Amino acid sequence: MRFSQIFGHTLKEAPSDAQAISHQYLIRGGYIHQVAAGLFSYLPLARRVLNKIEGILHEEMAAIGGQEVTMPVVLPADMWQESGRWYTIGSEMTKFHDRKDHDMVLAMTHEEALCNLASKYIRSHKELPQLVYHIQTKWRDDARPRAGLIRVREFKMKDSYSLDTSWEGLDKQYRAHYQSYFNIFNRCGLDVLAVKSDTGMMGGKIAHEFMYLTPIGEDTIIYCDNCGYHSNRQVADFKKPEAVKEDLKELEKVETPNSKTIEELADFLEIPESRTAKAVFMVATVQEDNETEVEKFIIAILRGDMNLNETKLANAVKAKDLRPAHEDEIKAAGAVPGYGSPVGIKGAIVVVDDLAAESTNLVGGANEDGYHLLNVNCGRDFKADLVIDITAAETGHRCIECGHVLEAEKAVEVGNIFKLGTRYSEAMNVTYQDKNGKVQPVIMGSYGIGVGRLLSCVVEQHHDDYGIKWPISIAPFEVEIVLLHDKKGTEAQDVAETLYEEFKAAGVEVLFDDRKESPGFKFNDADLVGIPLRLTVGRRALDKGGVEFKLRGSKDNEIVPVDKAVEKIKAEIERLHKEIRDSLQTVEYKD
RNA sequence: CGGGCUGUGGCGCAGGGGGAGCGCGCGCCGUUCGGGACGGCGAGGCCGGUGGUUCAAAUCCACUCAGCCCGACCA
Repeated sequence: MRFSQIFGHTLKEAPSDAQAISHQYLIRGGYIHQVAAGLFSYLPLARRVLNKIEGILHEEMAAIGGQEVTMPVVLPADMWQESGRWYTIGSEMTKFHDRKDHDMVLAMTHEEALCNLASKYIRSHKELPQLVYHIQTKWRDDARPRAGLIRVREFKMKDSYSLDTSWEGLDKQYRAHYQSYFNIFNRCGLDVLAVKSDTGMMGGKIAHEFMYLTPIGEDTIIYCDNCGYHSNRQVADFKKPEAVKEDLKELEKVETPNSKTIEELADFLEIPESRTAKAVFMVATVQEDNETEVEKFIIAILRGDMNLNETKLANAVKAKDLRPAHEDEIKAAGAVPGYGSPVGIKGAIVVVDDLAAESTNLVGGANEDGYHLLNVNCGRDFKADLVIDITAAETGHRCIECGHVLEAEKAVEVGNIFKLGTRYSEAMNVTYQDKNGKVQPVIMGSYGIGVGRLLSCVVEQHHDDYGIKWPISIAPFEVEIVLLHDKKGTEAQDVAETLYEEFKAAGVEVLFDDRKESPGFKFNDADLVGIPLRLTVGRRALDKGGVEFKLRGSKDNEIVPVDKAVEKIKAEIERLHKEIRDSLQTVEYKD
């Protein structure tokens, strides 16, 4: 490709909208164009990168037995009604009517489509196991697109679906994906971490997320430096401190003016925060059946020095939605904000964290302005509907595995794998006949990778102050020829043209900067666009007997004779590929 | 959906009741040519939109739309 003919051009300055480095470089490099919030056009350069990534996805899927299909982006509503997600997913899902006034859905993901397909074609245990996948557009009307391609509304995703007759079969495919995903990300040059995660809207049993650690991420990983434990904060476990257990003392009301927060209360009473109980008032939306959902008032009780993990609480009460209660709702329940506790409150679901439930003689609210109760004890003074871990793991807590101090770091989720089990197959009748002729639900898994998000994360990981530094595996071109105008004659021009033809003939992906621009301009663009290998053809190098070879990001360069240039570049391409191949490792599966 | 910020040529920005400007980029001509060269000529904007105030609005007011950041949410 001649640089002069590329559709799109580089920019000296990024639009002020672009904050994330990947967003800035992708726009400045002429890779992407923003159409609206969370909607992007991919220009030819980016398209080439996407093609490379998709190529890797195809190879790795094939390696674990995946068969490619394509399912529609527009889906009829009835299959989403069958799965129930029609009713449980909110405005993130776009629904519309076709001309016949049928309810339609823009697919956010394709479990329903796949189940519908599988229910038609899977009949017998002899046809299982299966692994099918596609790379398809998804639409999620996200409330807050951000950071360029990191969080968008329309995006392409590789999603695969495994179909098995046994849990062992599912486990095998799940583990195959676990390894495959490391291969995929590492082949793209991205360092990732697999962490245990919440199953969220997907439902199902076990899930892992593949995380790229970066401060611009919006997930938080809790990890242990000592033993390697890591988990999404949403589901992170930690070793709770020993509960203080004393003989139960008598309940006593004390005046505690201006002590609405745990900190103020602990200060006022001169006790540690760990001797208090924190009441968090929440409202959960719970699905009664497909048609009705009800709001339930929840009082969550934690030890005063701990914070609520809303995901854990939502899962504990099977909430579709969970939000903090409004002040009037708290009052209506008979509690007093700042002085609240479940003591004497009726009609609320009381969820007590195990640590708070075991602790004795805590200080809790009296549900009276300016008063607290000493020696509150779970079970005696209030009844717990549920005792379960609902505390958020935080920096400084102890590792559940080894007791070492936990750390936290931000991350972007670039992939996920879910053991769905029979959650969809039962709802959508994806069944087969087993050896005994008995009808059984298929046991499923689903496995996703956001292609554009992966691309932008690679830019986050591979760049410097001048631009992108593509790994050879996904670079839009392998080598860039930079032609510097030679006023004394046409030799440079001729050499560059010849090399360009030779590279094309040799099957090397070459970008030829043939533009009539000054050297500095071209070098800066080369750095920005980020092609891994660079050949500079100019008077200076020709006088030294060849053309100048340089790796993107390296300061060193060497003169290569013109007739050795193709050979040299091919060797360098192979060397870079080998570097990536050699870095691939078998990873240990962690539950 | 809450809080904050921003909308003026392709990009970056200034101006802030009476002329629509600057830098970069873009077109043509000439010079230049190893890290974003220079001169000359030129194209390009109903100042996000609507309504209002005013003799007069890019500028003041109201409403509205869009984008970005933080939060809620989410792959």
